[in-house]
Amino acid sequence: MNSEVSPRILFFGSGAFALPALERLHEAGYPILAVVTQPPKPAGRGMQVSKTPVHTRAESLNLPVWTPERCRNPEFIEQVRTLGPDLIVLAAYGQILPAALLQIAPLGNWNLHPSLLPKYRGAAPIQHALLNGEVETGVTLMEMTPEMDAGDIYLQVSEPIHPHDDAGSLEARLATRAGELLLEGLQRLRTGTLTRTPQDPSQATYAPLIRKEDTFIRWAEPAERCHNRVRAFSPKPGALTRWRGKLLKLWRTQPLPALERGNPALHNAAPGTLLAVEPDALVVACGTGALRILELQPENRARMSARAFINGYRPQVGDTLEQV
RNA sequence: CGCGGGGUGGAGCAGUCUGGUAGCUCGUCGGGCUCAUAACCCGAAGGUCGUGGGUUCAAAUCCCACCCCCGCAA
Repeated sequence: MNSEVSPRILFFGSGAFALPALERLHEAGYPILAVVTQPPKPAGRGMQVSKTPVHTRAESLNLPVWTPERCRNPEFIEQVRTLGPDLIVLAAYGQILPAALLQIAPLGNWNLHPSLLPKYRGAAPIQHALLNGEVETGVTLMEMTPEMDAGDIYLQVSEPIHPHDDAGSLEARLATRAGELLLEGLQRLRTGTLTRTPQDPSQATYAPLIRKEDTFIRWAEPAERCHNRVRAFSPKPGALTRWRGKLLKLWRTQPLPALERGNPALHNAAPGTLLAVEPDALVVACGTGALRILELQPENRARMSARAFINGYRPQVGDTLEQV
């Protein structure tokens, strides 16, 4: 079997976004020499050591798993060189591959990136696309270069962002698309119909790592923006606000375009003011419009419906939600 | 041994500090009111107060152990 026909692949991935790509590769019978993923680290409550989603899946597929602390470690690079893969495929790995690694595989170094490059280069493209209220995003198959997400594009597929989407639902669809795109790329490689197009650097935008403060709801912003912040950070890590001194995570909301409340005294309420307590929702004033909260989570508590929160915590109209 | 919060009828919570008949909002069931209702009124059912042990005349409440859940932080 010629390596041009069925390239021997070294797969890099850590997050859930990479799972369909790995699975499709495996199903299609491409030889996966090894799976490189972030090492298990003490994490979470009690500092339990936990493996990445890719790590766990790779083991269940009986694939060799490598977990270098740093992929730019010379010993690791030598290990890859000895392995001699034809092609490197990477998705949501979590480390930048150094130039020395990118010189090993003769067929190239592919990256699956969840955006329509050159837009949203960087670590958190899905979150930033949602935060900005985009109605469309996509997945790009591209060649890696030492510069982050700047290499030539092989294939690209767009995916609509629905009004009810959050980061979880959108990532799931994009991950599926990524798996399909990877197989198409490999198919084109085999048939010699894979072409590459340089990115237009002037069109590049960036989606940097999410900082803690990015998750703080700013009530003075328009309702749409507040809503986008909630869905960008759902199902993790959650958009934060504060109520009666305690942190509150908002999980599911709806933007209301205009203040259409029954209580005239509250028409000019300051942003963050609780305008109404409905049977199944809380309505909070934003800079413009209002936000209906449908699902939330008090500090130290499990997430719950607004109805359960209202019954147990007894929020009152006129209460204020403050910025963290 | 990372820090912290919590487990109370079906749901969400109060009560625990200062032991002494188990409470709130909602849901469920029955009845009433109404043209009607997810609204309103009346009534009812439903709880080993996470598990085990200890202290006490008496433990949801104090002490010890264990199980489970959650938040922060990584």
